[in-house]
Amino acid sequence: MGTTQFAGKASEILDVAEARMRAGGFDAVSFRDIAADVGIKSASVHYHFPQKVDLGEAVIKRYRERFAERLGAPDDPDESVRRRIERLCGGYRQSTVKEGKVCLACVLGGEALNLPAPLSQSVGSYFDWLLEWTDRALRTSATAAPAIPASVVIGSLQGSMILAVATHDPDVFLETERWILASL
Amino acid sequence: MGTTQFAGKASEILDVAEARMRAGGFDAVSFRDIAADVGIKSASVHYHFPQKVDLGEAVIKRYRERFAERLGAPDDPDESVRRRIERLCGGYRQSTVKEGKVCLACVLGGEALNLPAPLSQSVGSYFDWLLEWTDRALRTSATAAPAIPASVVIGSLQGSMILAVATHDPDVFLETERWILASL
DNA sequence: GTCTATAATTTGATAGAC
DNA sequence: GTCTATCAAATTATAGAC
Repeated sequence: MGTTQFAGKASEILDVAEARMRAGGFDAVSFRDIAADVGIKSASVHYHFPQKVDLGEAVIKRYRERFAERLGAPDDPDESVRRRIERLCGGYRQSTVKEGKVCLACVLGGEALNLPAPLSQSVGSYFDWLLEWTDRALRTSATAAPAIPASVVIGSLQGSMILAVATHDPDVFLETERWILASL
Repeated sequence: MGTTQFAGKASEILDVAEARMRAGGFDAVSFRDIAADVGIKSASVHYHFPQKVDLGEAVIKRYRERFAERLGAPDDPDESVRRRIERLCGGYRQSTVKEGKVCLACVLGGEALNLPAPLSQSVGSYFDWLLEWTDRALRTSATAAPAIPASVVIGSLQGSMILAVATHDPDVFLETERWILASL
């Protein structure tokens, strides 16, 4: 099973922190708001995550683990490229269409230059990993070059999420998703 | 010439406000920081832009006007589709490669759900306009369907900017740009 | 237009009781 | 683990002198 590093209240804290971060970025979450959402006091949030950077790192780490679990192996020879990319798109589709929010990496990536150094680095290495996964997922063999570069697949998904959420038009994302799958 | 609504100190204020917003979003700019950059006091910034929302709206409005001026007409029959899209890409390339920052709409779009209502609406209508421009720019005739949807072109450019800045790797953007131009 | 001074609020964070 | 109480700093914003 997935790495369950946090349970109980700590897990609830991460839930509401992630939700607020996805809506407005790192600066948009405050210890008091989180505490109110969870039903405790801000000092109790500090007990679980002493510094705000600790909270941010935990949110990113859990997000990455969950996404990695969802994506699975990028190089199973018994699976089609299409099937892999459908799984990738599915995660973003849920974010955008069902939850009406962009993904975590999207927001944090946009403000990466202004994040505390450890968070900025976590976001960067997450993207490195995601691009690597996608590059492998797009290949039918270890040598064949992908029909579309990984940067275009991930970039268009991320960018379309922003467009869809900001314009309140999920179709902008769905059109991109259809187009990616049709181009494989 | 372009609508020059602000000059002198007001213009300088918009310059530093825009630069800080692009690095960290709307919450990342403070009246004191802006004042320090410009060389005045925070109360003087309030003289030019009474509320922070006023400042935000002015930044977005000027950004949109400048970008519109750069893009020009999307339907000049004497111009090739490629030429138009090269102009579009050029703006983002300068942001990403030369300035090392994502574009303004990119950051504000990501945190749109948490912005003051007028700003959220400005960002949304900017994207509507940009998608419309791109859709027209991609067509050789009024009836012909574009080879790539506008949402994919804008989405992949925006998303690649985030990836490139967050991973400190401009090539991620440049690869997307090359691919877009090759797919026209 | 710019300044000093200051109000009102929010924020991250800590000390110490229970 | 959670609480009360509190602090220091930062933030938006205003009043009024120059």
